[in-house]
Amino acid sequence: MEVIGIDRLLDFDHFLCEEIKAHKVMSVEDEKRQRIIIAAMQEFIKGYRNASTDTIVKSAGISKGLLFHYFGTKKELFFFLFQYAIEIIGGEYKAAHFESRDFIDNIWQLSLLARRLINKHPLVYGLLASAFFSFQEVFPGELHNFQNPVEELKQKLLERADRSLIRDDLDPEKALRIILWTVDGYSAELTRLGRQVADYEPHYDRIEKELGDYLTLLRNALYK
Amino acid sequence: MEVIGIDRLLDFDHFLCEEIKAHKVMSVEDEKRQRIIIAAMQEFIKGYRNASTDTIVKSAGISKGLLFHYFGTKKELFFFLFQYAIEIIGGEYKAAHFESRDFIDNIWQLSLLARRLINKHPLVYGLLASAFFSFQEVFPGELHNFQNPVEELKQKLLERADRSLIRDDLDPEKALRIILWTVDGYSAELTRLGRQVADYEPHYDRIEKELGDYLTLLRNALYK
Amino acid sequence: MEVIGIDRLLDFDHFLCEEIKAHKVMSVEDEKRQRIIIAAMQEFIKGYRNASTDTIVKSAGISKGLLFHYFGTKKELFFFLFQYAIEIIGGEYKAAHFESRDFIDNIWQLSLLARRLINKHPLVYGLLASAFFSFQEVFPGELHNFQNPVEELKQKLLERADRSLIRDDLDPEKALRIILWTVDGYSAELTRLGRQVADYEPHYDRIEKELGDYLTLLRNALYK
Amino acid sequence: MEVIGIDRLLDFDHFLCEEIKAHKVMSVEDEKRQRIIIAAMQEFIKGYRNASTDTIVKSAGISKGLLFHYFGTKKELFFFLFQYAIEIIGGEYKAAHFESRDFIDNIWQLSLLARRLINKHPLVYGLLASAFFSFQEVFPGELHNFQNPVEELKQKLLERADRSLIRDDLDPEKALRIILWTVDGYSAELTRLGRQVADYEPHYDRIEKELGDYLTLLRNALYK
DNA sequence: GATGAATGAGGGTTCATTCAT
DNA sequence: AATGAATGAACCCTCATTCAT
Repeated sequence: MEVIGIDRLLDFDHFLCEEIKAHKVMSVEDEKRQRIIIAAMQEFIKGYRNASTDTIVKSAGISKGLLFHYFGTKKELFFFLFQYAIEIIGGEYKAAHFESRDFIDNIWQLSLLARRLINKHPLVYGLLASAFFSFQEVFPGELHNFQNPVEELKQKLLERADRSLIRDDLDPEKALRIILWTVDGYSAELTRLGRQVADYEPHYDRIEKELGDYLTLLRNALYK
Repeated sequence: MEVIGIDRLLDFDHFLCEEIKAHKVMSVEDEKRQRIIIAAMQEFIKGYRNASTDTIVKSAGISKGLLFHYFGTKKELFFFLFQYAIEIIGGEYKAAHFESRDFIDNIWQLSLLARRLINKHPLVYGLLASAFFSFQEVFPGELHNFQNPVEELKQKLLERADRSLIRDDLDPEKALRIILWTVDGYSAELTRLGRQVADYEPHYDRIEKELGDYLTLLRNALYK
Repeated sequence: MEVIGIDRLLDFDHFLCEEIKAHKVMSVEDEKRQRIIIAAMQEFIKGYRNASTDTIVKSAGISKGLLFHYFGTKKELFFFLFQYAIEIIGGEYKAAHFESRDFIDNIWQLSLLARRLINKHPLVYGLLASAFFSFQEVFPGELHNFQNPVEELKQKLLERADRSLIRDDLDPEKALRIILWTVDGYSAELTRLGRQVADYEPHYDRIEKELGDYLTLLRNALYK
Repeated sequence: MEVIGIDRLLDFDHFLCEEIKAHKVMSVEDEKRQRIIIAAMQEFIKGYRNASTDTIVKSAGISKGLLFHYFGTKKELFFFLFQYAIEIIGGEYKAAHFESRDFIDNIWQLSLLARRLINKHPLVYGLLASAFFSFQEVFPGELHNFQNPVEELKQKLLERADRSLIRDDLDPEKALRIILWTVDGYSAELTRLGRQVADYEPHYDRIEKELGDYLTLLRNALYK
């Protein structure tokens, strides 16, 4: 799987919904549009308040006026990027098939996929994570318009999970949640680590193996 | 256990380290110092960027100049408050004794304690939580100067945990982590809920029972 | 008398002076030229500063570039419209014949005519009125380039008025001025009213009668 | 009567209502406050939209921040100045006594007074006139909060006028209106003149005499 | 210590005008 | 002729920080 860093963003336009596709900026010539979106995402990763439209236009190499010609307001730009990120990442997740009904299997596949997507779309994925925080801080009450695709998928997997696999003496709902939280906790740990260790790519194999071990443990402990 | 809302903050000065105690503002007359700290904490709970020094001075009833006389910059004020909160809350945690070496017992006690401390020091605890987020956003890379007392204690409990209680066929390190993440995941869920349900105090009992159930499940699944 | 609202503007091109006729925009195909002029007038009625060239081009269905291709600057566009309105309205006034030399008769006829022209050319007349204000505000000192056709006609009627109709004990120049100012004052009152009462068309008859009463009073008081 | 040009504004603070007196800016040291108010008035005479806060602060010799420290928004500044002008000019008018019930006498006195006040407070009077126009354009619907002191006084004089002085064969209401409009028309003419002839002070005597002649004529024509 | 008036760089936004196509 | 993307100076406003008193 390729890494989509700061270029080739537009190879994923097919994931976008009509609303985003119809946006003024989407009719801009590819290279420039990409420059704008990337510059804006990079800036907004700092958080909404920390992001400066001045920096964005400088980094995108366009004029102040043009940015506002496309987006009207800073807020609209942010919302656009957020929706855009949701759809790119959501599209990737939707493209994946989770045939099994074994929750541990699925959650393991999901983890592998998540890690691949973080590598494939570091910028977009980064914005997605950061934007949910910004939203809470700056636009509380407007978050409901946006659906976190990862959480959505987790929820779906949870619902579809085969409860009969769980030991009879354990509450299956709780057992499943524990599996989920274990993965979440492990990921959070990685994120914390990732912030300090700039490049933890070399550790990937070990990390993946370790998560596998956690899931194996849970399977031994919670499954029949 | 008493509730320490917006007064009586100074009853906990004995928790403070020398560095904080030596701070310029600590020599201010008690009542005024408390007003300043409380006002500042209330404001910073909104997040660093959303906090206005103007609001702080108005709400503390002091002049703009005085605030900067004591703290030099907004950042220094924020760092002071953060350290202050860490030491108050850290002091409380340190005052508690965790005699057992059963990790589940300890983590349960820790949860009970956490909930009591949130009630006792709503302001200080609130700032603590919010400040870790602000830090990440506004001063990335300076967080290492601050030790989250809750995490510290968890770490200690983890280290001291009696591994022999864990089923022999399970990796005890991983099992303990799973217990930890389950509690974390449960708490995060509550926080998410708490943001929506303004006042979830009436649900405390149910919540506590539910967490207990999770831990019981884990005991059944992971312990000998 | 027909109402010339937002179409048929060009039926009055014969009123236009050579300068206007020679203007770049006048060689544009009729229908489009009309769209441009009407859109621009509608917008400038709001006042020069409140008028947006963006709105004009959207409402005229032309491109931004084309507008500036024809008019160079917003100011030139405004001047063009102003002159255009002066000539249309001025043409109408000039087409009227004031045979009498009785000033009161003439001023009464003038009032009737004014009201008919306001109905016939609501847009052009509206712009004319609004533009004189805008000028004062935005281009003070350039107003002398434009002659208000109504004032011009009043002046002419004033000059031609038969002084011998005025009572011998009164200064005829002053008496005539008083007649003029009475009509002006009455009209101003109506305008003030008109701003509040959105549609005072139903009151026309009463209004006309009342003005007649004022003029009768003046005739009784000032004439032999 | 002295001329209050661009200094000595504050000699008239006693005319101000409590609301204005309580305004933040009124506690500024006299000389600076005057500089601010004068600079702002001079700028706003151009009209609200044409006025730039940048120009005001430069001309007042203060920083951008300070202006907004006092007034919050451009609009609030404008409203303040408007109210201020109304109260200064209104105060002057209220200080005058109109004992007679002869409308012509009163309106003559009023004209003399108006002319003196225009000379005494050229800036404040100028703003007052200009502000009523700006209001209509920019804040339609908020004008009702402000009472034009001149119109108010005219209305009062009109109401109190002794109708029995008017010729029995004339409608006294209309006759009085004609007197009013004559003065208004004459003043408007002067204003138009004044705009062109920068300094029409040398003509004052002639002007005053001429208005007197108009009123004498009206007395001859309309009174018993 | 204590005040709060004063600063000014930076923020987001608007809009007449230009210019490559 | 015709387009509309692109410009950038100017706009109003904010706010942490300073400093004379």
